[in-house]
Amino acid sequence: MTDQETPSNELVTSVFARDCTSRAALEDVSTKWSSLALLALGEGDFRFNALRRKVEGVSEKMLSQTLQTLERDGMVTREVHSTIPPRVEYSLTALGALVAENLRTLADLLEASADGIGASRATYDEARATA
Amino acid sequence: MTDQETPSNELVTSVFARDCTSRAALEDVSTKWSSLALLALGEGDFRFNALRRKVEGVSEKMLSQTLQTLERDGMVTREVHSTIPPRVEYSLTALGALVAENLRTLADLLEASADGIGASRATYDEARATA
DNA sequence: CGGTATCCCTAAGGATACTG
DNA sequence: CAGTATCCTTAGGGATACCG
Repeated sequence: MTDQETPSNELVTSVFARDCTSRAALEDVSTKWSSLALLALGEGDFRFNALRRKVEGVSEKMLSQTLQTLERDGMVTREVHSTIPPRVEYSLTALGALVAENLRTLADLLEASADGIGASRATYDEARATA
Repeated sequence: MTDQETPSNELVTSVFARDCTSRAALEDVSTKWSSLALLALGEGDFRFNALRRKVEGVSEKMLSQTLQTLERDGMVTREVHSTIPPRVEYSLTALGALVAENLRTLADLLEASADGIGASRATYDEARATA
């Protein structure tokens, strides 16, 4: 193997690069359900079904899958209490908290801009309809 | 001041709500390609094919589709110069710039955490393989 | 309760070809 | 150059059923 392609320069870690860890992580984080899961956990710890109720519309399957991915990336911690009935708590790691904080800012911005976005969409759609 | 925070029912614009504009906008923004497109445009204006080269791996179809969605949401401006050959410049609106700034912070965080994330994944995968 | 496993269908998305 | 149109394959994701 030639080590020509990957120099010890780790700074080449650009999200624009196809096989980059950060790009993969960005995709994991910016999935339909993962962003909402992180946002929810940013407000506190949650048990599985509580989280499911919080994130409206998510199926068991997708929530489970999403949480596994986030746990794998080291953003979410899964804590199992072997009681009856079972109790599983999900919380954010330090990294997860930072990401969640960022997403919160983004969500706030979008919530505040909701009216403007709606207006923009209406204008755009009307311009296309009036062909 | 005297008034409390968000007493109005209008402010129930939560991203967690199923049919919320902000949730839809969050999904539009956090798509695989849209985040990268916004990130790229955060570095300056781009023509279609230049943008396509910048965002590695995106197809013509997806880039076109992504840009249309972002334009519709009022985050991207499309400027057509009717010359030969055609010249189309894409740039960010004020809102788009704010979103892009936020995504930049997130991307920086993930790029800086890439090693840790990789390590976390390795640990997670090994724990599952070692049954 | 907190999942996993399965089925199944839709929509995301890549490749290619063609147009202004 | 800057797309749109078409085709076709994959994977996202919902519903249901069942296990620890």
